Amino acid sequence: MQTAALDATMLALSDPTRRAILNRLTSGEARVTEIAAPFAMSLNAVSKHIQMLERAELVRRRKSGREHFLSLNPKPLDEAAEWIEQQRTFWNSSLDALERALAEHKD
Amino acid sequence: MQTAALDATMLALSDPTRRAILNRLTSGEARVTEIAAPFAMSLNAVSKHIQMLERAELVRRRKSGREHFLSLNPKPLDEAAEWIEQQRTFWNSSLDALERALAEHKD
DNA sequence: AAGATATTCAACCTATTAGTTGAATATGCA
DNA sequence: TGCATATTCAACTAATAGGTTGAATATCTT
Repeated sequence: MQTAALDATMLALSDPTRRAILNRLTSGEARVTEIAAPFAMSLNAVSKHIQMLERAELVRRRKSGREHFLSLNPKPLDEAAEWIEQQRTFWNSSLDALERALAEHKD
Repeated sequence: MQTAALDATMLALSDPTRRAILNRLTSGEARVTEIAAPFAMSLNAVSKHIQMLERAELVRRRKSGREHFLSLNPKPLDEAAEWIEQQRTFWNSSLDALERALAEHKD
């Protein structure tokens, strides 16, 4: 994954409103107004959050008349997961000497 | 994971300099100056990036005299991975009708 | 004590986020 | 046509990010 794409994905995921929007979309596509309803902020604020999610390509937009339907795009999330899993592999394999000794002692 | 902790973790991971620092630390703990060396920015800028990583508790600091040794703390990364994996599970199980039909057709 | 090294703190600048309100645009409906 | 609905655009504010430079603090070395 290009670093800029990962930057945008991680940044999009760093806000609880945006994570809640993604979670909402797991139960299927939804319109902007529907997505905004549960939040204690203006429709415009939610609209901007959606735009950040689009910038990260975590959500896709389909227009039908005046309604815009949003849905999830799993690819950037897959790539974020990949980066994190790669790191976790390294992190686990580079414990310090004491930790390694303890781990070996278990065997 | 508390939302604020996840916020801080994802935000910390949204910057390429900070991801590079984490990557550097997979080969063992390092001092601030050592970490800063490869980057085309001031030591102070790197010091601030390290502070953001500490705020997310992705790195820990151990002081020995005037030197500060940084090391990785895997916990927040584990929790970020957990959130993402949970989402991925839902995302995969909530494909739209067409996609489900296609998936079933494969069986 | 004095000087070098390791690091942070403080102040500043610019760009971006996250929210607001008000206006514009496009579509649907009577 | 005229009005309501769905959504974005534009302008504004306040807070934060990401960088700079210069000064402060703490420690090591001679």
